Amino acid sequence: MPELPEVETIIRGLRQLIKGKNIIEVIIQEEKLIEYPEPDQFKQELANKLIIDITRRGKYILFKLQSEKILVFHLRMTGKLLVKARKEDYDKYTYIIFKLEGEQDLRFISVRKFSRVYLVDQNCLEEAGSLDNLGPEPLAKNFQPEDFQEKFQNRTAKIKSLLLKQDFIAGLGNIYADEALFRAGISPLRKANTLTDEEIEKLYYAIREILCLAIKYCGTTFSDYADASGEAGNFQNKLQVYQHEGEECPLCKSKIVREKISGRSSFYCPRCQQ
DNA sequence: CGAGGTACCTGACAGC
DNA sequence: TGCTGTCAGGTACCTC
Repeated sequence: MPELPEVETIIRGLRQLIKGKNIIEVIIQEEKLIEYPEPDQFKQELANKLIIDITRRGKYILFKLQSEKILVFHLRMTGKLLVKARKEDYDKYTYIIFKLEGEQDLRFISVRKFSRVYLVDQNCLEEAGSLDNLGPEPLAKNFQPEDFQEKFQNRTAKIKSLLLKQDFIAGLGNIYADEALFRAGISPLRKANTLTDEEIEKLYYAIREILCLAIKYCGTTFSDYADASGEAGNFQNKLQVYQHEGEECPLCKSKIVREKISGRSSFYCPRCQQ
């Protein structure tokens, strides 16, 4: 479900709510969500560990602990991390509960059970899915237009498909890839190596702008997404093309088109995006 | 490398 | 009501 702006909103909330707290105990309702290590070891190694800080890399959420280990979450499609009072009832999709010092717990929720959690050594990130294999962080200061331009060499894939590849650029998903391409005026069907340097630079800024704006509005909620306190996002009202099939393009009033590109619904204006 | 398919899961919604 | 099909913010893995 969540892309970079949603994940960023979640970690900001988590930092406010539980940074500096101790994990007392882990209660596992569904072992499937623990990718590494074995559930027993996962539980043992987390008992009595202090949460030093909570950060993000791409769509991964990283808990730095007072130990050599990092607790890593990936929410995939329907995952949530909610901080709730211990006395509040669990919903039926609460699969792992991290009991914290005080009256609150961290709950790992995932309707479709696609979400994953890993407890890995700081120097051994390859145990955490593709975390070790992510492309550049689009909002990083040291990520420059030239770095982006270089990555387009010899890439013949459609630009939309490439933007979704996390080892190409980290953090974009289906919504913000479409919105960034619209802002840049580039068709999602264009082959990457046909973009001019000027177009790539335009796309670079479109990506940074759309992500910053979406973070400012605390992300996009269609149905599931919620931040660490359970609040929905506000960016769904600001989307210009995503989920706007058949509606007027905000720039030229042409009808917005929907088309499958590498298996994902893509929305674009056939007139503004060439 | 790129494209297309399948798989993982569950729920919402449209259409009959 | 209830069945069937399609869709969903993601990613891994497979084959051609």
